[in-house]
Amino acid sequence: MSYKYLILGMLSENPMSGYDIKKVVKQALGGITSASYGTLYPTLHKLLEEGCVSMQEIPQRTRPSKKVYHITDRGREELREWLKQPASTDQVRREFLLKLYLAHNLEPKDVQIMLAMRRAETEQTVREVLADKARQTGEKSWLADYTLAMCEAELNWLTDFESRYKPL
Amino acid sequence: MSYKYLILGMLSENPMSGYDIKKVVKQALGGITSASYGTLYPTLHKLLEEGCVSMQEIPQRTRPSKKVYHITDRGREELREWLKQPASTDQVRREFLLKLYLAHNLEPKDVQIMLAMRRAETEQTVREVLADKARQTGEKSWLADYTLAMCEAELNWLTDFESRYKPL
DNA sequence: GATTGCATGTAAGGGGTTACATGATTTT
DNA sequence: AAAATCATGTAACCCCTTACATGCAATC
Repeated sequence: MSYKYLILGMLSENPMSGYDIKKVVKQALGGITSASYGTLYPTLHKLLEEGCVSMQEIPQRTRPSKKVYHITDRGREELREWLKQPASTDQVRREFLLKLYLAHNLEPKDVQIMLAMRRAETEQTVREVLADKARQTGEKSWLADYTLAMCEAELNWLTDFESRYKPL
Repeated sequence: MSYKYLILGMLSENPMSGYDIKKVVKQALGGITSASYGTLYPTLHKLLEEGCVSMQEIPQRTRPSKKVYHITDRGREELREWLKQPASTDQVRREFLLKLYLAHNLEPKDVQIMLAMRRAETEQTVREVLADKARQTGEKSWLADYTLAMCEAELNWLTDFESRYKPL
């Protein structure tokens, strides 16, 4: 995904510390990506060297200094260039589908369990996303809508699959 | 994804060489996973050590010996145990969604291009999957159906998104 | 004559996570 | 009294891809 641009993207909205970036990413983009400190901090250091961000250290009595990063003109330019490039193809790993593909090694009972669990998980996701959406009151719900569309499509597919599988 | 089980899974259907596994995976599971030689061969060696597979070397005049791997009882047992465990959560990275989220850094024109490209790619996928499905004459089309369901859901979502975006 | 297919493998590197280290403050 | 929040960072590791090395045969 190139975390470089994820970080620049976050900083294009607001100056933030590494700690902040993680929170914001989780809250706003939790469904599509994540950012761990092990990647975040080293990448910020690299961006500083490259001149894509500037840093302002704010001392605090009780805690480590807060380092607030600002995107620079250079960083904005690089971000824009990247955004214009065609997006790389989706990388999707659904272990569930692999297991279903190999289901002939299991007893029918276990396959039923697998399908039921998948359904329950997907329904759970729908509930969570709906709750999130309600909390955000309107604006920028398109990401939530995307997830919901995928979940609904999968639930329909599951129904279809089950009706074909049961008779076997 | 743990390639160990992908390989065991493939061998649970037929004895195969590493070379064969790659082909079969690409053909049957191309949409959900892949297997590169750099992972395949070392993993096969490890599985052999662990006693999960056995190997039969078949000399050939013109080429390197073909090494045909068979799954053992031990391997079958481990595969079954793994299959019974709950599938790990989907890992999905859609760079497209991240770029769309950061689209406020682009001119509207470039956003339109992004959306149009995504639509074209998704439609292309639909065409390819339909062609594949036609070739396979019936059986085991559920995986293709899954992909198609996701693509259709996305195309609908795209239409929705575009109609909301255009007025802005 | 160049590309594709068959068939094995290794080495280097990329990209990331997890767990750890530190430590006060606020909430439960 | 325990856990979560704030806040930085490093080190070890995992998993995987890419590119390379080898080399003949068949196809275009």
